Amino acid sequence: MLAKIAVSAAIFAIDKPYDYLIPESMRLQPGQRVLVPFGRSNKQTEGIVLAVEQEERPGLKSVLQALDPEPLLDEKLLHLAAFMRERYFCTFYDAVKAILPAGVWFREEERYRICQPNWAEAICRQKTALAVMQTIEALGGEAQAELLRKQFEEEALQKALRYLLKKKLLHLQTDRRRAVGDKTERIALLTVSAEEALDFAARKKRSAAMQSAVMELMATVGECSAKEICYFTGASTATLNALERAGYLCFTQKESLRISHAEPARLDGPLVLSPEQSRCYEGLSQQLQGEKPGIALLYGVTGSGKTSVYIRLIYDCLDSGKTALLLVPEIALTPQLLALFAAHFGERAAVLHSNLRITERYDTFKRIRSGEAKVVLGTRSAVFAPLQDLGLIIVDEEQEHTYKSENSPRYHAREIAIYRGAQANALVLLGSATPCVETMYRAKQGIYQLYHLKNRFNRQPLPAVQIVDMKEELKQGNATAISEPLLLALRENLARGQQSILFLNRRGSSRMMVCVDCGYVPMCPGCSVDLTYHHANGRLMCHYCGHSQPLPPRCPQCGGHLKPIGIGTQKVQEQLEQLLPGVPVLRMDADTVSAVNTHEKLLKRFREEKIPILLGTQMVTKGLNFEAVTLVGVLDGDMSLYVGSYRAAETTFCMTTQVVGRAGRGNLSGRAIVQTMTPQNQVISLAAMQDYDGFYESELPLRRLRGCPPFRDLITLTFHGLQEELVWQGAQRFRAMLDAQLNSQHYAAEAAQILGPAPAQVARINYHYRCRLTLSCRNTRPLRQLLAHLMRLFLKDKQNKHVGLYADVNSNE
DNA sequence: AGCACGCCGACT
DNA sequence: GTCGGCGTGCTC
Repeated sequence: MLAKIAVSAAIFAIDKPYDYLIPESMRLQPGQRVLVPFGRSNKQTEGIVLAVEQEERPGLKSVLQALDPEPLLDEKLLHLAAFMRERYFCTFYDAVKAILPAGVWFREEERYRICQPNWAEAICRQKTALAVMQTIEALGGEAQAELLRKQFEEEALQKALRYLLKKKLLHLQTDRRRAVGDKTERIALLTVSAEEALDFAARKKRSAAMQSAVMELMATVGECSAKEICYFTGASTATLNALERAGYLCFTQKESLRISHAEPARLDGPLVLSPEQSRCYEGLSQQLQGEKPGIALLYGVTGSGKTSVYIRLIYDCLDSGKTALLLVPEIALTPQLLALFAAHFGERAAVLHSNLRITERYDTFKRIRSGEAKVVLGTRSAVFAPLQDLGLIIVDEEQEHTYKSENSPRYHAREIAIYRGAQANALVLLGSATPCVETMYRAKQGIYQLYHLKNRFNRQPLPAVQIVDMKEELKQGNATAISEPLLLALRENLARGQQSILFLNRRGSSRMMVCVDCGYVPMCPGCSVDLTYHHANGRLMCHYCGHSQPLPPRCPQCGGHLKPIGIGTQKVQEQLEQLLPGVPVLRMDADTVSAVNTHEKLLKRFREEKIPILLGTQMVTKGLNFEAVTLVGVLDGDMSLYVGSYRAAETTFCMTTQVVGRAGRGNLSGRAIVQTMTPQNQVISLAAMQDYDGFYESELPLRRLRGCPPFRDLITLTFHGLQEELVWQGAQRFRAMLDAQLNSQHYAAEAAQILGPAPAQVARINYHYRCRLTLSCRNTRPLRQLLAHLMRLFLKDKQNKHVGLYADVNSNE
């Protein structure tokens, strides 16, 4: 018997299934993790069994040990891992790691033991080695590697340890333990009949009151956790042990799961759908019950009540005995959905997102795998939730960029959802007010079923939007971030006692500094980006590599004054105080949102204390449903237009539409004001008019022209390394190889076009130079195979030794 | 000779 | 990535 195994130590260049002999006494199933010897030194390496075959073959190494008592991944998830490997240019194990929660990983614990008593004479001229040995001896001849690491400098320690191991003075032993242990609970079982137990309780009522009470309880429940018995009867563990010894009770261990619960929302009556919602729901429901449910797009303007449709569909799905998965872009932004979810599905629901502690994530994973949880709500990685019998996968706000993973494997949760949907014959429902162009294209092509919600649930018209030209404002002498029309509108809202939201298109509160005298801008020493000033700690920081330095008091070049460029939320707040004295403003950005002052708490304050103005960054754009908000102001509507991605226009359109949609969700109609430096820009005016169709019609031809999705896929190959020269040479060599292949007739169907090499969006990160080849092509299997093949060749070629390479499909950058 | 260091190449 | 093997060249 042999096992095909994906090995964790295998890098991309050598990744493939490796064959190992299964020892006679070992039972292995696909999906189980194992320990195998790998490489010349037979280093113990973790692997996962892909398949087990009857075949006998001599000369194979043997599996050392099974690490899991039963498979962690079923056949479907193993296939998904294979799909990801092929699709996202990663190793099998990278994919497996993405699928499994962090909690299942084993932590290695290295221990060094002195194995020669007269070691002192064997060491010559190695100061560190000597010191290491002395340290270990002082610890009783054995020491954890972690302890040594604290006491010695890493490089010198590694060298000394290598030397000492080679000299056979030290012995290395690696133990593996679960990083997160299973928390088990002692469960008591009655070993006698209930009558006998009651009889015992009656007899001992006087002589052993506690034992009597325990047996009385056990007679009624039969099985109970030790903790609960003690809680209800006041007995101690000693009492229970005595009963065990007497043969009346026995104990087993049972896993207890650690999961924090969301506060369920109060539901006022059954879910009522509008006629339009019902129409969409009926159609989707029918599709859900069908033979091949396929993929659907629920396209509904903001406030049209997509969530109600989701919930009804999930009920349908559960009723037919299947499970459901609902993905959202960001859990912190959807407290209302979370509460609603808990109210509707309670015990059957599980929530999965990256803010959970790993123990919780691991427990939730197990709860889902065991079939206890049948509905899962979560962010990107929840798309891997090990639900059996999937009937429905919903991807809400499917255009959001958070669904795309930024590191290997660089998957898109929407793609994974579609793959899993096809695998399980489940309905995949993409929902959005502003679908991404690819999705809408496929819906219009009839590849996805299109369902349209045209009206807002409350029948309010969409907000009236006014565009304000900030260049004009500046000419008129208004240098603040608040234009005259916006100020007027804010005043009107204040007078009416209604709330307003102001949105600054900026990440966090960070800003760049500039010298007002010479124009010098502090840059990161390791990356080709400007440093941003963080008010919270008064330092200049790089958000690519984490470099941080105190803000110099003067310009290091000319000694002039450093001032912030542009405007941050804090500055806007100051200006608002000047313009509207005494008006409370709630600021929400990276500085004011913290572990204590959570997003949720701030929003609660905004709602309950009726603070007139909420001022914030991107965080304020999503999912909020405030009845009293009737004015939304976008302070810098064009900021996101200037990111160099094929999706820049789409992102700007979606964001603006979303913010504007925050106004007038209740019984009052809303309005919005979008301030921009480029009022003639079509994307902004279309967003202002909430004209998705207009945007789609104008964007599609551009996409066709540029060879972007949906017509072609963009595969970016990023080359990186410390030596700029080598990185560029590598990219050029790769391009030459690729050119040679693509020019052959064989790849005519892919119509591939290569661009570059060009510097990456951020040309240097952490002292590593980065450049890019961009491939506009049809992303077919032969093409992916060609690319993977060339990448392997490239990474094995010693000419490219100091150059790293990875590929990304339709990257956000 | 004894050892460090760098390079090569294989990994079932 | 990681290790052993091997060549080179330095030092005792």
